[in-house]
Amino acid sequence: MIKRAKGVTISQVADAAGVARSSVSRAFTRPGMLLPETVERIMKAAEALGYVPNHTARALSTGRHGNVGLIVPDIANPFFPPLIQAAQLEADRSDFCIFLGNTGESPKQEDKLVGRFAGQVEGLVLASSRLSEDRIRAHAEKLPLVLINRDIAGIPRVLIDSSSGVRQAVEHLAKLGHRRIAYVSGPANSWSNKQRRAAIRSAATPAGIEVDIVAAALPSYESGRNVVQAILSTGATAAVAFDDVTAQGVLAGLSENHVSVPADFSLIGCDDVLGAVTFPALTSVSNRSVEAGRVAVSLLLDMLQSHAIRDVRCVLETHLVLRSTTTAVA
Amino acid sequence: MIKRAKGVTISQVADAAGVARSSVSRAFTRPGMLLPETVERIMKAAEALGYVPNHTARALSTGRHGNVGLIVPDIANPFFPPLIQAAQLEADRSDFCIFLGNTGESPKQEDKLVGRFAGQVEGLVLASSRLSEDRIRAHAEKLPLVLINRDIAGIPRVLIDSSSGVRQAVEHLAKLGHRRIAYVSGPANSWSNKQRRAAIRSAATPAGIEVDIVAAALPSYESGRNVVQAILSTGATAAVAFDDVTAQGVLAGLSENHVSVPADFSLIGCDDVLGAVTFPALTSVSNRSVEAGRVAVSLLLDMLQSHAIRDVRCVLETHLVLRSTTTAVA
DNA sequence: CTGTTAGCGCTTTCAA
DNA sequence: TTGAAAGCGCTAACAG
Repeated sequence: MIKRAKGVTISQVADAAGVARSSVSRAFTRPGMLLPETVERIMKAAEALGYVPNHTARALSTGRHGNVGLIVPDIANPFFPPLIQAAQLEADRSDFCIFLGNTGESPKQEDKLVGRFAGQVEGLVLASSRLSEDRIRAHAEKLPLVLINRDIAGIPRVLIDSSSGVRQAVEHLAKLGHRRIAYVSGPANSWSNKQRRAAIRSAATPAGIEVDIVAAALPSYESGRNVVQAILSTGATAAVAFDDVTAQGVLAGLSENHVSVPADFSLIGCDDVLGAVTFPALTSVSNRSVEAGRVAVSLLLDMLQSHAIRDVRCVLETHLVLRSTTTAVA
Repeated sequence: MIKRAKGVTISQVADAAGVARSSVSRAFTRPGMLLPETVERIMKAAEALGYVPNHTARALSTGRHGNVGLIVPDIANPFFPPLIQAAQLEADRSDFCIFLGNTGESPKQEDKLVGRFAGQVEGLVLASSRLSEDRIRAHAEKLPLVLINRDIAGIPRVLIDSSSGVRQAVEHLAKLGHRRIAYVSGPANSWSNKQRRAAIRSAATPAGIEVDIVAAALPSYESGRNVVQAILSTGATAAVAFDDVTAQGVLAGLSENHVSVPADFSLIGCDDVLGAVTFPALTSVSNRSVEAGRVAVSLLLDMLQSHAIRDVRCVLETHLVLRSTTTAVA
């Protein structure tokens, strides 16, 4: 059993300094309003007592609690940690704290989290939301919202435009002589997935390439490994995967099937989160998740400050990063 | 510009339902105290008005805000996401929210975060804290604290005991005929690092193995890659790395130096976070981070509930996971 | 079982 | 420049 000091309140400081409670409050929020010597006396007393302003009380009184929420589908997916980190850094710069939520790719859980967070945060960043547009709109009416990788008009959003990179990927494969490729798709509700699939299709036609869509339900290593048979049965000589993690699974599955990469099969990932750590090193579409996290939070804080909501649509371009998993067809 | 609904308060619901404010409060917190029909009437009114209890006001009044903090050194290190996820899941079960903090391996930042969180959370989990024992003790006086991978008497802690696994690793290498091995160490303030280093040393002597310590400042891919020269210059034929990420860097560095694994050199990681995704698949010491996260939060919630602090020391055992990066010396 | 009445700790008019 | 006083929205005795 341990005793824990009950918080020192503003009144105790006021008494100790021989001033009114309001003056103590002012000393901490708008010292300019007080005589420097008064401020100093108050601060001295506060210091001596170990006074720390009570965040909750302040929040109740002002309606501002200096927290923003960040909700992601899967922390364990290497796409998100850098984004989270950047978001946190940006929040920190304005003395905001971040509430992190993980939905496990479940829209239901996401809805629940948004509800749980609302009321404790001033605003929310939804990264790669799997919610329906309706739900997102509904939430946006209740509190300031910024979206990452979700394109909904009227709601501020930052989009990592993988089309540019994906297009380069397809052209690269075309140049290498591939004529039939597979796209290993991601989550159905993922905006990025739709975008990538569309980009592949639109780039493939002029390049004279056939595209087969192979569905991997979740963006995961296992998912990727499980669809290798399906990929091979399409007769494709190359594949682009929804993301690097899926691609890594595909890589493993191919190896298990004695298909060697890139000699027998070319593979390209997306998001470039694995760097050169796979073997062979994975060719991938670059990623801007750090900027995305930073910009999203910064946008959100702007909204909070200006009390207005502009229709921002911030697009971040990408490109193909060549490594060792692609080669010309035999 | 968008108008956002100002919150409906308990008073409005009370008026609408023709009861006192306290009854509304009771309907939400202890419905059992009220007549079922009263509760129903209140709920109906609340529903109609779209009433949602104000978390902040409740927190101010009760002193409990249903949040716990979790601070980790580096979200991007694959050791932590599963831990975070598990912690969040466990918190969720008791309707608690998690504040996540990332310190970037900096004690200073960690101290700052603890301060920022205190006052908004009821308790804190410090995972792999890089703080000095003094600082940790100081914080523990101010609010309920649970430690992960930090062994400080009197503060509840859950420890992943890698000694067992590391010992197996050394014995495994001994059996393969290795006589001189290197330990690629981790962060200086890391309890796990000290534990692993000690376990290696104590297991090596009876096995007739010499150990050289090679310091990698940070647990990262880059760090690992950078110390390969140092490792090779010790004349070791095998190495155990502080963690898998570091090991992966070492693997890359070895390959760049044309040292092939396991033919020319054997390598073992720790934490088993990379699964079989490296090439060759990394032999590693198993990891219990999911349990650690779950147990830590559960311990913390217990403390909050019982208002007492028992001297818990929960130890999770580990073992060696054999894959493909070790073999007998030539 | 339900209403009345104080607060929780801080901010913020309004006066002085 | 400072103090007094009225809340912010909710909970928790204490009566009845």
